[in-house]
Amino acid sequence: MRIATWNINSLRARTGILAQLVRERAPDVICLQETKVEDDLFPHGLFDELGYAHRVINGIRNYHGVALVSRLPFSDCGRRDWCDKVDGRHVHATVEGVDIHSVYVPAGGDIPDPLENEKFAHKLAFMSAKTAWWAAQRDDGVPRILLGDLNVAPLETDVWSHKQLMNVVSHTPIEIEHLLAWQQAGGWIDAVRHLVPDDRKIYSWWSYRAKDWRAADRGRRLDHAWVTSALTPALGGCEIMKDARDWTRPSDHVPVLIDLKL
DNA sequence: ATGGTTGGGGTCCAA
Repeated sequence: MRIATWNINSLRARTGILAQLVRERAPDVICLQETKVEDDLFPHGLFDELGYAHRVINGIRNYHGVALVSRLPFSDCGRRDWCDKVDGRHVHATVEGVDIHSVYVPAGGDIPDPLENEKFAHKLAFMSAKTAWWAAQRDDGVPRILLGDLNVAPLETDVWSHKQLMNVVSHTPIEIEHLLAWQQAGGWIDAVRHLVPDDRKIYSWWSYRAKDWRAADRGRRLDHAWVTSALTPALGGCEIMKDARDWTRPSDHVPVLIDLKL
């Protein structure tokens, strides 16, 4: 089973390159973040045409929004809200016995101080809530995979410059502490780093604001796939589709793909 | 230190 995760930065603005992902990689399951479309306006027809008949969506007007679409049927699915907000950040479905989650962590604003910046406080609270929720499910033996835009680049090799980004939201010590606490509490294994050595720089996001994103290569690895230990032996491969950053009207994030040998 | 770009919905906010 091939699973893709992609912060698509508006589903309706990217129908062409969504079809391109399907043509080029044919994922069985696609987890999307930043769909920017409320549920009543969700483009169901597009996914019917592409062959993704099974869908669970959690979208709001204007911002955020997540979806999980599949060619294979669900045996269960649902959506969850966090931190007393209805802001479209989590959907899940069980496919081929695997519990799959599409998650969008709050970006956190510009100032990395929870006292000065409410958005940063929300980001930390969101990760703490996830930590507690998954700690309760740790060691239940369920094959589980969590994918999405987690908006944190934890390793030094997940950013173009560790020194220059240490005080920049997405790579601050407090965010990394929260992310790793969440990962450890749930018994999660970073699937991409399980397959790619830690000393190799890998990014999934490049800002729109660079004149030449490829030449500057000031990227960050914000998009992740984590698995529980029951799934580690099934990890067959991964790909970060860097070339997608040059597709027509690209998202600033590229798809991350995981292959599971079930 | 600053400003750079994108999308959505409506002339500003979130990323």
